[in-house]
Amino acid sequence: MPIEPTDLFTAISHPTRLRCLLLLLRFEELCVCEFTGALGAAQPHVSRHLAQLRAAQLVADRRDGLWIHYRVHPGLADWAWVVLRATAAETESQSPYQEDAMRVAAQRGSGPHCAPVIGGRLVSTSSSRVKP
Amino acid sequence: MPIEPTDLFTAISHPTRLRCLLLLLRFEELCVCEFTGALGAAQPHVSRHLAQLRAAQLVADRRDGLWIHYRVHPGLADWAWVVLRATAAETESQSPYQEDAMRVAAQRGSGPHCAPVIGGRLVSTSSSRVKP
DNA sequence: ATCGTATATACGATCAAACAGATGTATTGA
DNA sequence: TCAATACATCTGTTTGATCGTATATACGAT
Repeated sequence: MPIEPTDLFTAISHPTRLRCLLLLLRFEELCVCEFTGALGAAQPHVSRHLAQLRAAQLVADRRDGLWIHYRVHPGLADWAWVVLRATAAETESQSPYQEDAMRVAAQRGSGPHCAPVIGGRLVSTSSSRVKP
Repeated sequence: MPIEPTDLFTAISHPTRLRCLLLLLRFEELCVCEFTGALGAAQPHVSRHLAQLRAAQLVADRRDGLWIHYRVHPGLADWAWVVLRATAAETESQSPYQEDAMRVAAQRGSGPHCAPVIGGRLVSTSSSRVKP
């Protein structure tokens, strides 16, 4: 069943949800800790809003070990893509959207974003490699 | 000052406001009585939501005698037009949007939409002409 | 001035969204 | 098994949106 226009607009009418979705347009796939870092928000806050995006079928999630990666739902209707792309183009140089993207890039530049630290040492996993 | 993305999406996340705005994309200009007829809603209900669209700078109004005509705000940002046009294209054959437009067309086809009736007789005004 | 009409707004009640914080669940390495 | 980590969800509370109804305002005709 295709998404209702009012449901899409309700979903992206909240700053947290819009920022998350626009980040996904730029970065393809993100895990929750990257959202929290980029937005500077508490983990339950981000998780709750991601759950709403998931319920609205706007994003899909994939578990990979400890992490859960989110991406734009592959079955998203074309017109919804048009709406999101137009919004992304408008906001890419605006605050806070631009800074959100820069924080994600910065996190990724400095090693594995949210690698688990066990006993004070970084641990390698299937998806998160530690620099030698 | 340009419209904030979340403000646009909040505005069109409500069914009444979205239906009104999509009607304005089709019909250029409409007065309040045409909205109430098309949506089958009470006048204060429509008026309240039109006031919100006005406050968000999404529509502009023009008084003409007893009537107030609404249209899409001429200064609306380009990206917002893209969003609205994509939504209009998606919904033009869907319910209830299609029926809304048909009801407006039907009203217009059958004489002056909301001409004042005084003493049981139609009264002509500057903008509303009575058929001879 | 007064009436009738179109539209706007104020009032009061209700309902849903959002929040912070605490707790629960799944996964992995030891 | 246990401990640590990432994430989800629950709980209680508060805020804000929406509603129906009543009333106010603006305008034109009498």
